Amino acid sequence: MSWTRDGKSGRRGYHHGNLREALIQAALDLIAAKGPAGFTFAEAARTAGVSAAAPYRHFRDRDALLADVARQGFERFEGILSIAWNDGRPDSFTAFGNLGKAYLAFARTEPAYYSAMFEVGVPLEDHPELRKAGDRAFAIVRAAAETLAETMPRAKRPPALMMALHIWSMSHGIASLFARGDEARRKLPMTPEELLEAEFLIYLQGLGFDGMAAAG
Amino acid sequence: MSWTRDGKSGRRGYHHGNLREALIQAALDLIAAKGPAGFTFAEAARTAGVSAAAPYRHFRDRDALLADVARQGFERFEGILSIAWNDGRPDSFTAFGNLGKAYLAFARTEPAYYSAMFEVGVPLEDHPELRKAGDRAFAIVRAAAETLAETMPRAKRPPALMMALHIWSMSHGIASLFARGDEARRKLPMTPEELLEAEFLIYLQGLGFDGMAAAG
DNA sequence: CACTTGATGTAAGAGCTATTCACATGAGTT
DNA sequence: AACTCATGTGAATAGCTCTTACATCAAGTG
Repeated sequence: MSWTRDGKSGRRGYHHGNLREALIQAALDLIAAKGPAGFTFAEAARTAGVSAAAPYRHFRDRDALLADVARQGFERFEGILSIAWNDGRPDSFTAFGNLGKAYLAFARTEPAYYSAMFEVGVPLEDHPELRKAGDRAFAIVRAAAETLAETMPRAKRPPALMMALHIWSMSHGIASLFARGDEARRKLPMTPEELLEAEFLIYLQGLGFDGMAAAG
Repeated sequence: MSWTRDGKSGRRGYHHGNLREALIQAALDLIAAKGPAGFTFAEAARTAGVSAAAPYRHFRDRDALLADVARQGFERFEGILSIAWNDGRPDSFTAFGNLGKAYLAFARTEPAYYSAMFEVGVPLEDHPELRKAGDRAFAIVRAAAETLAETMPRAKRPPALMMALHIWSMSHGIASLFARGDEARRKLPMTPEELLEAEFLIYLQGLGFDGMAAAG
């Protein structure tokens, strides 16, 4: 990949050519390497091979770059959640579990995106596209919860929005406490994945789903 | 309150008298007012009325102050969790629910402590007392889970540690997504408290607890 | 082709911050 | 009174964010 330079050595001239993308990539690398707090605008510029002032041609300020990284993260997140849900196949109960696994897998394999999305406190009100991207990702979970809820007889059917919020917060809780990067903040008797799967099963059982029978 | 100065105006002389505590208080105020990223060592010093170099007599660096704030936070947290659990009274099922409410109440009423404890990424390995304080708080939840588990017949009894981890991560998930400070990151059809209580009930039901009958 | 224009880069600087060092102060102890 | 140690000061270094004035280049236009 070469967003920063052409095949040869050095800059392709005075202009970079693809600085915006290069800065986003640099931000991801830096966050991955040194944590969300270790990222600086200046170092991203240095990584991309431009002066410290150049990034301001592409992002209003440091937060705007982070917000864009987070937005991109939510878009990818939406994508992997959507694939995991797979329109409720093979059955909505199983697919629901896959959703949780995908959530955790994302936090684990893309810690830089996950940090930008949930940890770096970018104010949502200042970046409406960010909120929208987050809402679209959540919508996948919500649609899944609706489908699953409809497999229940109407009388016992739980509110789908509530289910979605529960699933999201369970996953987020486990991801942020136990599955950040590669260093476990606390020693566990089981993997975060097993922990989350068990939590899902217990929760769904509490709602009256009994696994195999709920296929649909 | 006057950790910083004596009753009158100005400093009580060349020496501050209680700078360490004043800095911790300043950190809490600043985090509460401007978010965890808005806190600076220099401004804490200014708030306390000393030069920017003075804090280094009490804390190795900026992180050490934050770690101390977080440690104090975990100690208070342990206290309120312990009070909420109240040795399992009036019955372990009810007391367990109170634990969750107390968790959320802490995140809500002490956002500065909560930020320092969970959001500001102070590396745990560099601050063993911090980890210990966190472990002690978690131990309350774990003991509660053990007591509650013992109300079940041995055959159906769930692993208490797993229960404790589930409860902790549920609470943390809801707290960090929906109950930060006074600004809700997402509009909800119910309060975070209600959301968490419902999640607890569903989860415990999934484990086979049926509320009233589980008193003990 | 020469000339303008707009996007994108640079250099320099103001105003922050973290951190360190040599030095000042003063409270408590002999 | 003299000593000493904990605690605070001032000044210096280095790095970061963000702004401003200016430089460069690509693309279009007469």
